[in-house]
Amino acid sequence: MMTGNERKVGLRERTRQAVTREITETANALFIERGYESTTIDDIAEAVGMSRRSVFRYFSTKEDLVLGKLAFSGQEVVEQFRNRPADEPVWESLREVFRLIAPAVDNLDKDAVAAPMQRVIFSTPSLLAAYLGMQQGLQDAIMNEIRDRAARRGAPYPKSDPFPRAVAAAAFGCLVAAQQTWLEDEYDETFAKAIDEAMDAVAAASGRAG
Amino acid sequence: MMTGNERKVGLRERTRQAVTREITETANALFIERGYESTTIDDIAEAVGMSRRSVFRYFSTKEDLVLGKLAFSGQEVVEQFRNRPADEPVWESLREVFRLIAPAVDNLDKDAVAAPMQRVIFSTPSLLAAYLGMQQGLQDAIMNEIRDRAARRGAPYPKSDPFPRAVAAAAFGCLVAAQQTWLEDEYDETFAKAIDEAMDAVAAASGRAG
DNA sequence: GCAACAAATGACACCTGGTGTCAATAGTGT
DNA sequence: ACACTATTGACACCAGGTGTCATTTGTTGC
Repeated sequence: MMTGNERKVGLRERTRQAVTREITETANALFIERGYESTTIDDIAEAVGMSRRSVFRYFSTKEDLVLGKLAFSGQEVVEQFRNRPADEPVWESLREVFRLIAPAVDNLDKDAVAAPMQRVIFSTPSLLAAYLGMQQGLQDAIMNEIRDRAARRGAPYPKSDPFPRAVAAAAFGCLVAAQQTWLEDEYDETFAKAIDEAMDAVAAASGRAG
Repeated sequence: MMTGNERKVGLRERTRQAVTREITETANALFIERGYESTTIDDIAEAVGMSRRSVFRYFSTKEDLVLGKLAFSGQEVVEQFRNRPADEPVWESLREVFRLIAPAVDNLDKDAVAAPMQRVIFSTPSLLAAYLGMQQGLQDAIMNEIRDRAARRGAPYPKSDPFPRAVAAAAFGCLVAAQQTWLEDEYDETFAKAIDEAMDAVAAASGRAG
């Protein structure tokens, strides 16, 4: 309420954010220009005019410089999923959640940084691995949500039922596949469309199975 | 034909293989005992009685000590897939291929090393990430096979069609999910069963979608 | 069996990502 | 203005890898 309170965001925090931004921007520019692996932290530190140690104070790992500021956050996805009606089929819930984050991706194709950075990720094995590792963590969170939701409806999955894990894994597989497709030069639809196509593809392909 | 020819596998190669085995065994024992990250290459080198440099001559990265000798090889999976009839639905082909590699996994639960090593992989973030990265490479190979197969049948996918990638991603997602399920203490079915359950789960979940 | 060649090894120096420590400095609340 | 605390640079250190070189040890032709 107190309007005088807003000035509490002191100089300290503001400079911190400013520096954080400057580092990511400088780093991303270098990554795009010379590649991730051939850009050292020293290069970045020098380019931004600070010590190596200080760069590590803002970003605890080199990967964070890339993966820390992705278009959508994991928390967001989990929360959106939790807000879905409990009686909605899981596959549809996931589709809707992915659709909600899609605009964040679509709105960055004009951005000269984010799309190229995605390319950097997918073309750098160690980064791709780290990215997939993150996804796996998210998947796990979603799996737990799927379990919770079923339990809340009074029909919990047995501990040894692979259903929640498998569905989450397949859906996130679609997400990544859609992302890669969307990045191809030939593809000129929206990211949301790519997700739909990917998830429909899986439905169609697995459909004949009993 | 010439029986005298077999001795061509000289001492050199034999010792090389012997040393390779000894290193992996020693390393894996240490990984299982003290964890992957808290075991250094120096520890391994010392335990096996050689220099750090020489360990790196047998395994170019620490990860290779774990991921180099997985139960099934990528090549194998791709070839098995290629041998499937071209008119078989892709999802079924993948299921069959996975079933073929399943026994290799099932036969190792008696092995005191391989199953614990899988646990090490799934509980060490950096290793899991590397593993997923490998999977992604395999997925890409399979995607190409899917494309080839369709092209051979005279109905190639457009370059921008996410179908092959999405289906491959979902199937491998099931594979990993099955693997994780199979590793749980509560699960006491075969790995093949876990794969079936996972793939059926996805079919069921995505079924309602248009 | 011996000389000539190639592979394997250890020792050493070096690069890169990442962490702990410490003294100096600069922002903050009173 | 003053005590308090966060931020910084400098430095030392660890672990994963790589390049190099001299030495040893299998291999091969004679």
